[in-house]
Amino acid sequence: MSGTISDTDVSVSLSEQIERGDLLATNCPSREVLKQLTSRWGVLVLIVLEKRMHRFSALRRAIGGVSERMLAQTLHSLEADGMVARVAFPVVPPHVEYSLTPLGREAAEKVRVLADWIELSLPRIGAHWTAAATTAKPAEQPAAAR
Amino acid sequence: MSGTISDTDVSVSLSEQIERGDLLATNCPSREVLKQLTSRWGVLVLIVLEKRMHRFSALRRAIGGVSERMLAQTLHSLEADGMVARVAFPVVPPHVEYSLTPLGREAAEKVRVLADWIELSLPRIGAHWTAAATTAKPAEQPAAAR
DNA sequence: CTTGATACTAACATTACTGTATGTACTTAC
DNA sequence: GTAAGTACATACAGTAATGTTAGTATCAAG
Repeated sequence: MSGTISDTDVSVSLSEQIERGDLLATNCPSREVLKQLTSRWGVLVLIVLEKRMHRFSALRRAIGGVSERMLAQTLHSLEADGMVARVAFPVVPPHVEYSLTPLGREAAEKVRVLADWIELSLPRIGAHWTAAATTAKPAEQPAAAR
Repeated sequence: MSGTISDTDVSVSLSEQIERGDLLATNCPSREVLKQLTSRWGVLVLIVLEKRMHRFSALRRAIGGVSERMLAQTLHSLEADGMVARVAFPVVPPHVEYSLTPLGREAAEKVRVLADWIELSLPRIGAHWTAAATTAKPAEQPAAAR
């Protein structure tokens, strides 16, 4: 965990690297953001929420295979990053609505482009698997000839 | 146990979902691809290799914080997916060149757009951290009482 | 009155991921 | 002869991610 950014508010020379956000730098906060946006469920949440607002359970049903815990945790992270807005109505059976913030919508757009490309290119990508593995999981391949 | 594919969408057959690649389906191979492309080091490798071909050590130096093991593993996965091309010269000190395949170049482009956006938007995103939490994560919101 | 739905949280177990250390086989440089 | 560089593989260990189960409170439907 790198919490160096807010500990000392007096940003000095170190912030040069940090301000512009350099993913190639070891301890840049952008790595954290990237990790959350590209996390297993983060991507899917962004994509689903981009279409329209969803309630917790609806979101869970829309995304195949998420556990409640993971969904809640993912939503929390995205909320903390300002990507997701959470609105809870104080009604008797809990009613909470999740939607994207403007920031989140920008992120979702980028993420969806990648996801769309993957879905579209899956046949081409899968062609490489059949050479080595038949199922669905790319396995280790013998090293190239020496 | 939940998460069977059938409760995701009844109007589309299983094979149809898989063929076209449905990320929202639980057991779709596209999930695997997404995981590798958006893995911690996968993203960075794609971005660096998009610029030009790199040798193993050069790649390692370009990406801050990768261990040899992780880099090798990441390259292997990307190679198995047909994103990265590996060319080894049978010379005395090992000489191996890694570059992107056409497929990999397409993927790298999408990934870089996301990465660029993050780097650019980092200040805006970071603003949310300082507001709620001093460290990085906890977003305790007194959402709705009762 | 029991079940199910809602939106979670906490504790615990398990799995996946990532890093460290070490070794290989050979060469160049000191 | 010792050290360093190249491009990895393997074994082991630690950390992080994820899943499972249980539980909260309330109300509607059966």
